[in-house]
Amino acid sequence: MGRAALNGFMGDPAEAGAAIFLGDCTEVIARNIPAQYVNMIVTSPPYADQRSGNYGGIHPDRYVEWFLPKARAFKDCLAPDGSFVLNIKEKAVGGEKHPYVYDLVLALRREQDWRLVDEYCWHKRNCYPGKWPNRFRDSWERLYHFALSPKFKMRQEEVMVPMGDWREKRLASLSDTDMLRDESRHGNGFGKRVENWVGRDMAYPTNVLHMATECGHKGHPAAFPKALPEWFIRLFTDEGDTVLDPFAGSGTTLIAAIGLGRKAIGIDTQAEYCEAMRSAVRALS
Amino acid sequence: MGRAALNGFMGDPAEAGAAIFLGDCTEVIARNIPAQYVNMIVTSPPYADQRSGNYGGIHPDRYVEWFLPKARAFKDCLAPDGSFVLNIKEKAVGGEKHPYVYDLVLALRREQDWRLVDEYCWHKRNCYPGKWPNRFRDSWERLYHFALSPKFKMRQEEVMVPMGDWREKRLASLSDTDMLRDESRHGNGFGKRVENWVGRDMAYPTNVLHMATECGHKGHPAAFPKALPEWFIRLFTDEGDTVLDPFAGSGTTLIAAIGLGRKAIGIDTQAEYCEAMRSAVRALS
DNA sequence: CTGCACTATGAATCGCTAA
DNA sequence: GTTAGCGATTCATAGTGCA
Repeated sequence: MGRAALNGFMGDPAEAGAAIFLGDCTEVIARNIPAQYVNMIVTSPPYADQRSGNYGGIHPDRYVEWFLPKARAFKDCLAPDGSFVLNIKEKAVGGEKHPYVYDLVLALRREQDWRLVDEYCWHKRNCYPGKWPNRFRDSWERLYHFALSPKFKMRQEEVMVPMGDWREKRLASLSDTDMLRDESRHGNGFGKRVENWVGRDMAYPTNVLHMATECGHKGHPAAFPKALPEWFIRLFTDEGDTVLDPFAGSGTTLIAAIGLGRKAIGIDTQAEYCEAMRSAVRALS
Repeated sequence: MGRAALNGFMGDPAEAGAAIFLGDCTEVIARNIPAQYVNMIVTSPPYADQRSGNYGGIHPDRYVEWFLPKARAFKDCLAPDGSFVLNIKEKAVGGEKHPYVYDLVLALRREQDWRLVDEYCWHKRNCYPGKWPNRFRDSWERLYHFALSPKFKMRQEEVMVPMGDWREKRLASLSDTDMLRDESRHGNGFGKRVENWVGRDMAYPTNVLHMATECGHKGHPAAFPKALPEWFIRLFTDEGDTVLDPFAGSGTTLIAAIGLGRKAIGIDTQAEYCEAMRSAVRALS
């Protein structure tokens, strides 16, 4: 392979390009994953004080100190042009949104030099029902895109979306002015040039993602929908690259990665989840 | 009135319940607005380093120190059960999203005891075009809801929306332009007035708002769509209450407030904008 | 008053070049 | 070195005018 091998990778051929480790991700990464081995990290860590039945729950006030050593390990095993996508959302405590997510992001920037490239908004079309006197249902989550350098791998063409219907009417009959670059009232060089869009039916997406949550999950309590890691994996990796989910849970990220022809590494502290992941991955082949 | 009067309020009867002040909001509030006089503050301040042609531009690194004294004044003039809605979004600097918004929110919490109740997501359906190697178009902005106490005024029924499938069916039978005209006549895409939908199934909204920015703005560089302040004014005030916009700009908030039977106070540092607001408010009566 | 065509523009960002 | 200016790139919507 010409580079350091992953300890224990491909231990089970039936696992079709997936390695699954039981344990705390900080230690597993230190022991088993060579430096700069991973092309991308996508994960949805346990949120503060949530899922206490499964993970014991991290108190919001301690979340940052709990997370930082793990992020340090992520940095060690991530390739220089790799990306780290973090799905997280704060919860309400005492009628307020707790600021631990903000504290975490600022700490990652200032203490570990992660570059905060963008904050994607995942709009959950079918969010959890409920009613409270002081707030509405929380219908969106954050997906932070961190990188280690200004130039990271990004394949924008892989996630293009159909253009709006406006173009059909508009481009069917191009007016004279549409054929010219319109520089009017923009000193900044921006001018519409509708002509550019002839023959084009796809547009680049925005940083707002509309996806429904998957209901009826058995086993793991709070997985994101498979389409979510899929989208970022296509955007930030090539085929054959390696994707890591250090809080793999039910294994959604691994399934998505393998389905897209990437290699996958999953880590979880719970033996049941590791077992479930193994079964799910095996079922793919 | 049984409470302190606003200095200079109603100076011009033609202004129909609106007071417009020229100056820095910190000073205007101290001089002209009694303590706890205002029921709600909705505003979209100049973003860091933007609009240098109009407002001089505040450097991102200095934004927090620029904003905090103003927020202190807001606190002084806001009623104990009032709300403060802040529309803001960070910008990209050197390939990263600058963290000044996070710094500001944390400072408001920790230095001034503002309660961060929720962060609404405004999804801008028609965001600015553009293509860059490292990011997609930014299609959402933040709307922070701050309060001074756990029990604030909130009228959730006023912003209920018709439930999905019925609304789509009805609008599908109208032509596209019909629908557009219908929506714009009623001012927003949310709900129009609840009375119009009696007998229909209504649902509470979520904290994600889908609204297009208004095109064809002249004069002021960055007004949010009128439907945005309208929505929050209906949610957090009653008729006859007083709404303050300390960075009033083109006066969108005032127009929205007056149209909903609220009193309005606008402050801006630019004489032109104050004049434009006066004209716009006069045109309402 | 409706339907259709056409126009204008909105809180943008990166990278290069010149000073 | 550092900064300021300008070109290039890009969609979706509201508004206006006209038949």
